[in-house]
Amino acid sequence: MSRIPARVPTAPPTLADVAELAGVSRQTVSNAVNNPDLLRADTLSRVQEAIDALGYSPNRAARNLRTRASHLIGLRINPAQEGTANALMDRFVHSLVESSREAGYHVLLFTGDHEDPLAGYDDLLRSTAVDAFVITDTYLGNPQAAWLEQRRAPFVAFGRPWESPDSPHPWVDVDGATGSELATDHLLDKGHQRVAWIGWRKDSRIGEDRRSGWSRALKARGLSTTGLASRVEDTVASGREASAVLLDEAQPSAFVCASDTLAMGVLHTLADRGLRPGQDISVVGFDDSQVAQVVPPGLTSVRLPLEEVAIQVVKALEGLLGHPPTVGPGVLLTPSLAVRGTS
Amino acid sequence: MSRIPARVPTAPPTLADVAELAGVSRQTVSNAVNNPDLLRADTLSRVQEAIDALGYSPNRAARNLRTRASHLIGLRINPAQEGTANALMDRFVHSLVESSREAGYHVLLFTGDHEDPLAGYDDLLRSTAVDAFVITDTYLGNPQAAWLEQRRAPFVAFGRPWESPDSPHPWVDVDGATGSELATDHLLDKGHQRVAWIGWRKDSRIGEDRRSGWSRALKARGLSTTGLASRVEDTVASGREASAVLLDEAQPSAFVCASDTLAMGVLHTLADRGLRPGQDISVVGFDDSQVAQVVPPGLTSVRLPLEEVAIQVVKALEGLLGHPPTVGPGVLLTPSLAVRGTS
DNA sequence: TGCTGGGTTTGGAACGATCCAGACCAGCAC
DNA sequence: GTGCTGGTCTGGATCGTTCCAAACCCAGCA
Repeated sequence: MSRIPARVPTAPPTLADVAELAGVSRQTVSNAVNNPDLLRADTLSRVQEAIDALGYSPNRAARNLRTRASHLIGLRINPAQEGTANALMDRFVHSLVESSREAGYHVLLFTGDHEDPLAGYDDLLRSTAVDAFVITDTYLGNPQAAWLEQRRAPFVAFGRPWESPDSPHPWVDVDGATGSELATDHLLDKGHQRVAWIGWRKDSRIGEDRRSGWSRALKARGLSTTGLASRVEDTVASGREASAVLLDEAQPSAFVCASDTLAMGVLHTLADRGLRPGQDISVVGFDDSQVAQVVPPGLTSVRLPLEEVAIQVVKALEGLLGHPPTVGPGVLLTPSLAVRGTS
Repeated sequence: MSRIPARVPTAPPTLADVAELAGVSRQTVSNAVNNPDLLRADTLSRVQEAIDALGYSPNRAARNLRTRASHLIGLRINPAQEGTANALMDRFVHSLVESSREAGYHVLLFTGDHEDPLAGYDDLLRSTAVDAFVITDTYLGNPQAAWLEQRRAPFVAFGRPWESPDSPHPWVDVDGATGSELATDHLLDKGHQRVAWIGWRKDSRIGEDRRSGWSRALKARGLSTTGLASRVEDTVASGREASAVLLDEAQPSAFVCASDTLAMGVLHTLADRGLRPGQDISVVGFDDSQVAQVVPPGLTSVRLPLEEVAIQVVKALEGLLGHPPTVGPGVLLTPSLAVRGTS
């Protein structure tokens, strides 16, 4: 009995179609695709020809059902924050998709709200829609991490488990302290003596980490940090106000900021006062967002190696989903400094 | 025979588990999930209880296999372009994911390169990994659209089929001409008489569309466009050069640009010459990127209703994937103007 | 009482792949 | 010739769901 061609334009060929054309069993075709070295050379090439002739690709749903895997990785994206410069997800997501593809995975997006960080995860997990998750917003005190760990769901975090350092899950992060140290050293090398810091509120572990690099750099040269630091919300307005206050009270000649958003706030203040960024006052941001790249005269910024982060994340995922699962230690990558006109 | 609890932490419950607990057949549980109105009220509630008790969610792979659908929508993302302000994808992607979820779909990302715009589509289609695509870069002369149409693959385009206006596929787009007309009128209302245009090269249909709004606005007030337009690459450097030339040769008091990237180029020129944006010279961009929102003193920009675009795209998808498939006409949405400091 | 018909419920088959155990078939040693 | 081995290949069972046709149940009516 031959397959009846359906009315649909092209009913995709199945394993059985290929098998019939090549004159072998279904299983042999399956092996040709998944374990080619099990076949005799001539059989393999015959099957390959049939595959090519029919344009066969294994049906994902059937394969997923049988192997109890979806070859999908879930990534929750947050609403784009208006009025900030935090577009680094774009770069990271692209790299993640790219690395995942090379490892045979696709990335599935879902959304969540800040109120219920767990929304979405549960559903995807129970319906076996994804094999694993990549979680990115560990700064929220990552309830997801704890929850996923408890559910024994495989996941990799972009961001250290700040709250529970010996948490067993794999993670990849960028060394923020070294980043701001790079930035501060760069300014000190240029001859600046009074380098101010504008960072996030004290309850942000990432913020405190980045801040520590700034103070480390100053102290290494015997300079004081007193009165030169400000901790605010991550908004342009906050950066603007904080820099205005610092300029009045501490007379810094340069600013290092915990984000490009804050750095843009500084540029606002400079514009308000007719000060020229890079000439009168230097500014360094953090994240190397598109904003940093295009704003006049170019915002010097700490650049995160997001491509490498994605590669390491996928590597950790492969370990996690491998047989047997293996979990390596956390990976800490080093950022670089993109020097532009403001410094 | 009861299911042997596996060693895996939580083998997800199946339809059969629920059926056994509720004392009904598998099919009845299936109906409870998919066609609740077929069941008698008391049966339904009994099944519901069992579902809740076990925390049952239908296995996606099995459902996909049987229904020949994946409930996934493919979206190809391009590498983030460094040095431009084109981050509008962030906003669009988020809205798309959100709208899709409400319609019961998830978004699957894949990458492609500019050389081979079709790479990726074929594979996903043949392996029935996605039900449909959303294509976004119709400005490339959309070979994907033609190819997908020929393969009879369902897809919706964000962007008009410029090259083949009576192409039968559904599309959603934003009226660029109206956008730049809004921008130009805004400047004319402010008293500007010489409003220059910096747009893309003539072979860009989108660029010409946006440009037409500018010239329409000028002509409506009896103003000449001669010598006031420049067409260049979409880079900051090009915008910078073009604005410098225009300032020297045509003495405009305001610029309307086809993108925020170009507008940032204008801001560079103004900074070079010590001119204050918004006071000495006005500038309006296009896309309302994050850059526009945070750059001092705030870049006035044409804002695309991306949330609404996403909603309409998903609506069109639902029609396409419905039984029977229905395809509505193209949808053209109207942008708005986000007024900030530069105008 | 028996038949009809609509509302409910059911069991078997199917979707298309992979797992598993066994069959087949040289080649080789005894 | 028999038995064993290892490399190839095969057929049946299975993953968890939905489709399909048929069975069931009970009220209504002749």
